[in-house]
Amino acid sequence: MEIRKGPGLRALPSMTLLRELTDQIVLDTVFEQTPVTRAEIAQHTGISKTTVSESARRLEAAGLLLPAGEQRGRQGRVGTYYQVAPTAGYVVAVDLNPTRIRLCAADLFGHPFQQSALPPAQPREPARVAERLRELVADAVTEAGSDHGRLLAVAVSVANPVDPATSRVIPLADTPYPEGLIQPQETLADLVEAPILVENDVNLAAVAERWHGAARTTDSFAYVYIGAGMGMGLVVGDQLIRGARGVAGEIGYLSVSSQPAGPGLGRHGFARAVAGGFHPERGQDGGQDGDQVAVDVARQVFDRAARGEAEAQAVVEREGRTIGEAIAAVCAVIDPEVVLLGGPIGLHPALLEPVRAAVRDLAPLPPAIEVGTLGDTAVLHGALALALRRARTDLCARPGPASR
Amino acid sequence: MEIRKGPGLRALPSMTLLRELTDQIVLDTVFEQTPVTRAEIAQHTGISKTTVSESARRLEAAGLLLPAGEQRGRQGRVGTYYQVAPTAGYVVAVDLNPTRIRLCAADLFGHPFQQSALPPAQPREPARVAERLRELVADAVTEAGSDHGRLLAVAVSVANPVDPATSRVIPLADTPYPEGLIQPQETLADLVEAPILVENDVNLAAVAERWHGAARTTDSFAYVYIGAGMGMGLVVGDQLIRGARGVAGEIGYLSVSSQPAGPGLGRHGFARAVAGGFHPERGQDGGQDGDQVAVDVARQVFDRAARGEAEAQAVVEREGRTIGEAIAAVCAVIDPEVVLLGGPIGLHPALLEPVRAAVRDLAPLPPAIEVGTLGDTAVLHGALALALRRARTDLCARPGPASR
DNA sequence: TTAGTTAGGAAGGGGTCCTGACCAAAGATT
DNA sequence: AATCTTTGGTCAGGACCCCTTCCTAACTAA
Repeated sequence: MEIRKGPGLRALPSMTLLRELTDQIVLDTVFEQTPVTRAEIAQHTGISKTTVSESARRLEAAGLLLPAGEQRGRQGRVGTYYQVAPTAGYVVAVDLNPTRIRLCAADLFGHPFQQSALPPAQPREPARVAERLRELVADAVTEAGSDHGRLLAVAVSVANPVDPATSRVIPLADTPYPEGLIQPQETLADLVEAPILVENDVNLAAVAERWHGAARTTDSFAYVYIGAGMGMGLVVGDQLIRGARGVAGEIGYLSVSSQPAGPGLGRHGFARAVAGGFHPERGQDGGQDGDQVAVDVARQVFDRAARGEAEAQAVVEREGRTIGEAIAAVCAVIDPEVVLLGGPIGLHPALLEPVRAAVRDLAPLPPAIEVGTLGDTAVLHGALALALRRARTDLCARPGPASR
Repeated sequence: MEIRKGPGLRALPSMTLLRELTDQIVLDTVFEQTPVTRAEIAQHTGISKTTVSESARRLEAAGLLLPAGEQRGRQGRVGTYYQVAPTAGYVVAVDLNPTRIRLCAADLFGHPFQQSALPPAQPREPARVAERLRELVADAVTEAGSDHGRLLAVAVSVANPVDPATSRVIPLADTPYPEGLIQPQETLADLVEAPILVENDVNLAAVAERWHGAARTTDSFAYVYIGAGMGMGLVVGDQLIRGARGVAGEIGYLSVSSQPAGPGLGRHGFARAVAGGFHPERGQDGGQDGDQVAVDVARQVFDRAARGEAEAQAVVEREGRTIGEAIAAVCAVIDPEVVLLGGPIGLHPALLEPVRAAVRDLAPLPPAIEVGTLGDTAVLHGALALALRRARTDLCARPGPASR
């Protein structure tokens, strides 16, 4: 998963460019296959043995690699295994959502060594939320101490769109959560040296499914989240599509047949259709505490349908078709190889077949439709993946603390 | 505009990589600012003077650069201007569409030096069309002779989707043009050495608008073509989005309010709505010769509306809204910075305001909506741009004929 | 005429990668 | 047990690329 670099930073040809490229490849190889000997790295990458050795020496001197035992059992000289040093650095991922704030610190392999959470601040004001965020991150950093090296990246997940140019959170006019009004980059700026990455939660869930989940084998898919709110994360050619202003994937605005667009009624066509389908009286204007209610109502409908109530079954059928329509629209626009369903409502098994049928019926070239496999940890995993990606690429560009 | 490289071809660090990078940057600079001296290149790129000189020497030896006069009028030593050699190579672009086959040969600056066209073969059979294509390309190559160096790339535009993995044309089941049944790569394989690029016509029109047209200043936009057929070209982060199976941008399948999706009726929702709006009796099943008719009918409606006929004005208004709905759907999915309208129908000025109003009303964050500026030459220009991009990047990787 | 300025080249240094030879040690073979 | 083969790692040498520094030629400005 690449996060596009700005075209401004065009790398000039130079010796250091070459060296960093080599180091990056060697380090990546060690990440991929741990532990590994120099000779294996050379064979796997195609780089000559001597160059690999040289690079490994640099990386060890920089504190990024460590010898890890001996390769025995085969003929010939005993090789020395290498691994990434446990003190090479660590990353922090934060999921900032209306229900709670969750944090996860992990080493560069993505193995978490620390997790914590806080319930939402009371009263729920932006300043309070910001304070809690600071608190949680500060605690994590002090607790990590220097056992894991230095902090290399922080990724924060938010429920709002994020401006891709500035990484600023875009407040939503219609559902102003206090969590959506704080700017993590400003909030944490004086607390951490590392780069602070901010990204939308559904996008991050998509990233997670790409790394560990159901989209491991494809580089072009859409992750459709349907819960109290809805959204979509889009990965095309292994790149996360964020849109010019960060609102790519706002599929709640799609028009669908049961909620056709009309003057003043068109906004949230799809979102209204889904919410209205489950709960005709409410629509989408539930407000903050209504969110859980929306999911609960949907669950009740699913339960009634499972018990055989014809009316509820019809609702499920219709909802599946509505979702299928939205997915078909997405397919007509960007043609993903796979579409994953996620979120408390989207994951419900009763929905899958109706959705598939509708997409089959409507999409030009229907994609595979599957369900996400990561559940509600997807967001945090995605933030972790984002931070990791950044940390790993930064490692070689700026040699570790040992070399300064 | 980048056409994504496969991740398999990961460049290994090496001296030649460095050299090729330098040469590419130098050559690109000469393309950008012709004529230019070595010193200017050095200053502009940040590469040292000696390195630039060395690179220029290589490129001149390879026949890619030529001295072009002297830099006078300022203090100091007289500099020698350099330009790209006229014999460095050339590219060929072909627009293969049901109306005619057009060809354009151009030097590496994109200046055409040869243009030709053939009317469609009669009878219109795939074998005949293929023969005409071969004929046209063969003529172009012989006529180009060696005045322009060797042929470096051929780009062929087709009205069908193209599989991004194999570059094969995907036949359309519902409108089987004979042009859509031939595979340019196979047809031309024994005729040309150069790589043969095949791409969808609307995608290429989008590429053209990015290079020379209305999208010069943005790297994320959608080009919506509405004529007899309809389609969309999508550029995100300066990359052309082709979709997993090449059918990204098939917006004819979008569901819109005036043509809601329903069992067996949902396919071509948007396409049907547009066609049906102008010509209620026909729908979209016009067949081959019906295409021009569809455009003519639309034109008549526009004319009647211009003369003040209320009914026709209402049709235009409704059509604009329908198109706006489709664009809003696109915005909800990928959030382009700009949306360009193109095609004989889409370009009509009477449509612009209704479309804008509808998008303003329906899209989450409405983009700028403009009209394409390249008219019906857009496709050929786009093919040219595609071929040029490929040719220019290949130039340095494989040194010119002089060095073999 | 003289001083300042500029494009290009030459020399030398530092760095990176590669090839091929070499070495030492472990397992395999006899 | 002795020898052979294999193998990871190092060493030496060479090719190549880029950079800094200095130099020169040629032009303009005064």
